[in-house]
Amino acid sequence: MCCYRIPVTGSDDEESLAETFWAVARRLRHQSKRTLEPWEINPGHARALAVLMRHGAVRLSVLAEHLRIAPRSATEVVDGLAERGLVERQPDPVDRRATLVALTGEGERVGEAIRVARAAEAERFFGALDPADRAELTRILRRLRDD
Amino acid sequence: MCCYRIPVTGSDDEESLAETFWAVARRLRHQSKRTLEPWEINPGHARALAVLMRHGAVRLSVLAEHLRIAPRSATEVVDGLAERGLVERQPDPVDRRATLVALTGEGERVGEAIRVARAAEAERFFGALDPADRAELTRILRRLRDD
DNA sequence: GGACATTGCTGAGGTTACCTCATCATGAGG
DNA sequence: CCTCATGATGAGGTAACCTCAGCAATGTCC
Repeated sequence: MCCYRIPVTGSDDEESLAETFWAVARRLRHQSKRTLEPWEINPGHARALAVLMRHGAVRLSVLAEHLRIAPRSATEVVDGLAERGLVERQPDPVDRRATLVALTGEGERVGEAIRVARAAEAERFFGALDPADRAELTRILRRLRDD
Repeated sequence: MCCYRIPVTGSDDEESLAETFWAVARRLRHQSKRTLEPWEINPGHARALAVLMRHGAVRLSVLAEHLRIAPRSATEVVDGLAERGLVERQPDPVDRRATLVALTGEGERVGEAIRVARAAEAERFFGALDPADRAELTRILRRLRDD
C-alpha cells in the first residue's frame, strides 16, 4: 500500500529554512566529532577543557554553571578528565567545602591543541564562503541569537 | 592560581562564527521544545510522525533509515507512539516478516497540528529577519550544507 | 558560643535515547 | 529442500544527563 514512491535519497530535506539550518548543524557537528577524534575526547569533555582554558581554575559548581549542567553531572565530567590526567582537584583555599578544578600541564597542552584544531576546523567549514558572505552570515546569526 | 579574571557574565560567548551558530541552534532547539510541549511529545517522536506524514505507511526499517537510527531503536520509538495511539503496526502484505508503521486518525491529527505549530514557530523565529536577510541566510546555509 | 539553616560536593539510583548481539520467523536462490 | 539473507525484536549495555539524600564546612543569629 502506498508505496510507489520515489526511493529515499538519504535524508529528509524539506526546503524550510529551519530544516536547512539543522542540516548545516548536523554537518558541523559531525565535523567537530572528527576533529576531536585524535584526542579520544568527547564534546562534553572538550567543552569543559575550553571553560578551564578560558577561566582558569574554578569551583566545580562554577564549571557546572558554564556547562549548563547540574553540579552532580560536573562531578562526573571532572572524574573523567582527572582519570586522563587532564585536570586535577585542588582544595579551595577560602572555603574547605569547595574544590577547585584546574588544568594539569598535560591538560593545558591538550586544551590548546584542541583550540587550534577547532579554529582550523571552523576555517575549513566556513571557508566555503567568501568574506562577504561570511560577514553577512555573522551579522544575521547575531541578530537571531540576540532576538 | 591565575584568577584575576573578568567575572563570568552568564554564558560562554567567544565571538567565533561557529560559536554564534551554536548559540542560535540552542535558541532554536529550546523554542522547538516549547512548541512540542502541548502534545507532551519529544523531538524524536515528532520527527517520526513527520516522516510518516510525508511518506505514509513505511516499514519499520525504512523509518529507522529516515530517522538515522538503528532499526532496533526505531522499534522503541514506534512502541512509544503506538502506546499513545498515534501509530499502529500493520502486517506488510508483500513480506510477512516486515511490519508497516502507519499513522492512526489521531496520529494524523496530531502530526498535522504539530506541523502547523512548527511552521508558526519557524515564522516567529526567523521573522526577526526582513525578507532580504532571510533569502541571504537561506542561500548561505544551502551552500554550507551542500559543500 | 551553641543551635540551625545553608552551601558544596558526591554516593546511590533513575531516565532517556541510543547502541550491539542473539534469536526467530520468513523469504529467496541454487 | 537446504542454506543463507533479511526484518523485527528480546536481552542487555552505555553515555550523559538527572534528582535526592547525606556529609562536612560555613554563615548567622541570638
